[in-house]
Amino acid sequence: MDNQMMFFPFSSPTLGAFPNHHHQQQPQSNDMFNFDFSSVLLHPNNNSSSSTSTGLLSDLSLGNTSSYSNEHQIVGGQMIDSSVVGVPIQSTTTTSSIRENSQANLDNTVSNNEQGNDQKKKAKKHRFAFQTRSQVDILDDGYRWRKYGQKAVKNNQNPRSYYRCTHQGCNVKKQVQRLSKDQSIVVTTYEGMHTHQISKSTDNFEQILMSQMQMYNGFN
DNA sequence: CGAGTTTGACCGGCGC
DNA sequence: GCGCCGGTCAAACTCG
Repeated sequence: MDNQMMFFPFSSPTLGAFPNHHHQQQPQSNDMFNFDFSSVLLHPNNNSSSSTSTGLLSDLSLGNTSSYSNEHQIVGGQMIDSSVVGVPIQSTTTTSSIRENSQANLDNTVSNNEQGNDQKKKAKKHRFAFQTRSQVDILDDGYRWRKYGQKAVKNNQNPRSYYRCTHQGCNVKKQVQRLSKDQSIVVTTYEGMHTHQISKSTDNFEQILMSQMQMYNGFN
């Protein structure tokens, strides 16, 4: 069966839909897996206005999905790696779209046998996907990326863009694509782990997501 | 001039 | 084997 799809264990996987919490409960900092990403709402890099967005959970206007004019909203995240244990997120339409894409091209690894072979050593890499509501495709996560490709993918009129981290020796990649169903949602998929610090300071949540993922995988 | 983007070509995996 | 598809390469191009 599809063994490859694991999910990042967000506590409240509200893909596509937002919780209507009137109470923004601060998550316990010690329990990163109870971190409620769906409640994160940060500004893009042009915000400046206030330095609030450095905070994980800046208590901005939550629950109003229609007014995301100039903001990013994280609407879901998944770990795409069979080596990672997680809890499956109840599927929604947006979730399945990620699943399909990931199945198509992520799980080219060996199906069941532990890749003892060196012939097809397609190293299993950490992959992590999340969705954001945003008007801009490229999010400022503090890393420097160089675009190396763009492809039209099936069943989606929006092209998929391929980026590589420009830091020497770091081969982290990411893919960015908008959902065909909901043009306002951007799906960002990371592959690999950064081997360096961020290149510049940023307020953006992508950095937060990455650090969460790194902690989850025991990276520092 | 260097760094990043664009874009068609190329490649490998997969299903038929 | 062939065609489709996703991912990558690399030359040409753009931009600061």
